[in-house]
Amino acid sequence: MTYSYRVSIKDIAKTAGVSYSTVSRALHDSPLISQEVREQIQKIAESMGYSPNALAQGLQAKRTNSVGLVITTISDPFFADIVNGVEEEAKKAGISVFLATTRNDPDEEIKIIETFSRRRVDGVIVASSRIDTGYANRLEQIHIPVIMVNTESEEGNFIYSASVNNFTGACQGVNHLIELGHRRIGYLGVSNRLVSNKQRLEGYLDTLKKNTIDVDPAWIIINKETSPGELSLDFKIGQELGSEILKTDITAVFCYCDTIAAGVMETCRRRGFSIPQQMSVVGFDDNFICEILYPPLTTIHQPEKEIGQKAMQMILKCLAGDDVEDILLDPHLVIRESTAHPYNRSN
Amino acid sequence: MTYSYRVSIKDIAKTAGVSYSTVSRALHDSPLISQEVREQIQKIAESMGYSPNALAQGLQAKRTNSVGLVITTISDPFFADIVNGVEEEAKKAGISVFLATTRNDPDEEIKIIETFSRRRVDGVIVASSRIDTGYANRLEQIHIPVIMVNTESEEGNFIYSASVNNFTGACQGVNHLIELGHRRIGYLGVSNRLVSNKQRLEGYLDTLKKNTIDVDPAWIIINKETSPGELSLDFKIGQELGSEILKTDITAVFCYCDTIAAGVMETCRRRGFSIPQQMSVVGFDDNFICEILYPPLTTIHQPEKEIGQKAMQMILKCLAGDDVEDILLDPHLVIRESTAHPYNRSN
DNA sequence: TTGTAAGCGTTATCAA
DNA sequence: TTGATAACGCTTACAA
Repeated sequence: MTYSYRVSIKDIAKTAGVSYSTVSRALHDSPLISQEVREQIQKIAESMGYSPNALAQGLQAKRTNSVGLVITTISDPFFADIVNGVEEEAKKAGISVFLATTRNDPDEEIKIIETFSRRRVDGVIVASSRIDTGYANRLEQIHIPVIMVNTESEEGNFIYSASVNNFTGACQGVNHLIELGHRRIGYLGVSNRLVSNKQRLEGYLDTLKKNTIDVDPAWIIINKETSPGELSLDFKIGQELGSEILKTDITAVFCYCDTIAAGVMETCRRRGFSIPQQMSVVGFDDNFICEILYPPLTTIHQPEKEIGQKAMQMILKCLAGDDVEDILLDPHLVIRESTAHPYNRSN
Repeated sequence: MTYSYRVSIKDIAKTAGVSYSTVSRALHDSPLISQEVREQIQKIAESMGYSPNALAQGLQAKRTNSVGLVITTISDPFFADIVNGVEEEAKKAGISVFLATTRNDPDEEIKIIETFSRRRVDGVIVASSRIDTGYANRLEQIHIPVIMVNTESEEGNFIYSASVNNFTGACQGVNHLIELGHRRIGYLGVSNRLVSNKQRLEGYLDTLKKNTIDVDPAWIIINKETSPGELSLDFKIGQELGSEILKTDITAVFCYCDTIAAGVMETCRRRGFSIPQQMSVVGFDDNFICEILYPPLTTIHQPEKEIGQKAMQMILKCLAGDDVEDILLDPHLVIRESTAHPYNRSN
């Protein structure tokens, strides 16, 4: 049968010859209604192609069963995994997710959160947030759970956070290189992920120090600042940093992330440097590209999908009124083939 | 200042000592209101932290300024680019996007679209849809624009479609190999993307035929069927198909997508087959992994982001009441270093 | 220029 | 067991 634009509960009531509160009850399997009438109405609703209006429901229930998810860019596999985890958990709980990207621009981030707020999402998950304390306070006024995943803001106690321990991750990576016998180890970082870069750099420095290795400042190379909102490609950054690092005397390099490492490897190859024989390379993230690269990349595994899931679960808990605690997950080393003893020709 | 849960237009009206329609008008810069009062009210709204309720607005306007985006999985860079394009255009137009993934399961797909329908999204974009005509009719009843991007359903005229020409893409890839001098060329396909795989296979077959090359059935390998909803990793599929193809006498292979190609290359490397010297490899998509691979992958470029943008623009046009036409974009060949003359040792 | 009131589609609280 | 009715927060005729 054909039906008019959008069938409402009133339309059903008219057809069924009952009041619309009766219809509402029937549709909700309310016990205050006769079996017979209920089935009747449900059948009619079905045949009329009724689809409840979630806006109206949300308006009245003050609950939308939706969350907002804010990421920097979808192109980075790192975020893709977070989205995956969030979406999976959301689906289980019958929650829809709004996705928006900031391109690493704090102003964009704020705008997006405002939009989510207007839409009355039940919670917000922000990955790699760069917003400052000033705005954080404003966030708090919204009175919905906000989970910061791997926050990139230096300031403030945020509402809740779920992160990976960047420091220990870097320690593991550098330790691995030291255990292999390397002494001259470089660090390749990025300037536009302030906090995580800093934490990884600290892990690097700390590990070298503990092993009584004096760091040559030339070993540490951070790409130059880009204007806010501009998101240069990590692969390209890696290529550029790679050619810088080849000017030094290092035998191994710890990279901020896998994609940077990929760029470094590409440059090494072009320059005739073989990996791992002449240069050991360690990444961070454990994206799917690690296995595609040649040689497969030794890296620090971040449980990104898990973090996404956990973040979503935290929101659910908040909504249920349960207590939630911040999460700091530990990454772990995954050894592949891009690392070896220094100048080891047998590999 | 602290304020109660959520400030409504009524609260502002009370504070301002006017009726709430006046507030509404002031907030919308209505001309039927005095400059003075307007500024007054806007100031008050601001200070009270007013954030309009998009649910209420949507309910009354019958327009939510939101769209639903359905993809198979976020982990495939192919979809990531589509999401990118959609999101970019949506943002420009002040539209929020709901994202949901199907994991290639048609039942999931239907559920998701039902959910979007309840939320009264203004439009839906579905990538790689597998739903059949039966459901397509139901979709039509919803009376909102639905754009199918690279549909994977064999049946039916859908509402609107935006696709890439898989056939000509494959022709270009295979032609390139033939021009390089290859005669024994393989095809590596997938079973769970029925339509696009079929179209690419047809392009492959057609091109060989036009060049009077008799195809040995052993050259064509499609991975075995997986259960619906199960999404095996293309890289792994590529690795497996790769070892099959090495049993044949081909000198070049055209792969369904870049990730498959990456798997093939990995297998070749393990088996001591050098690329492109002993085996030329062509991919499809032109993901960012093409440049990361060694050697960089020759492939067919799909304008995925553009398709996402176009799909979103089509929805906007529909909503504006303008005519829209289906789109079939042409892919193009991108030559990198994974292809060469057969057994060419000088490269 | 402003206020009143109806309506968007639900759910929930009353009475009946 | 059912039916009015109010309320959710907003926009917009229609009156004043």
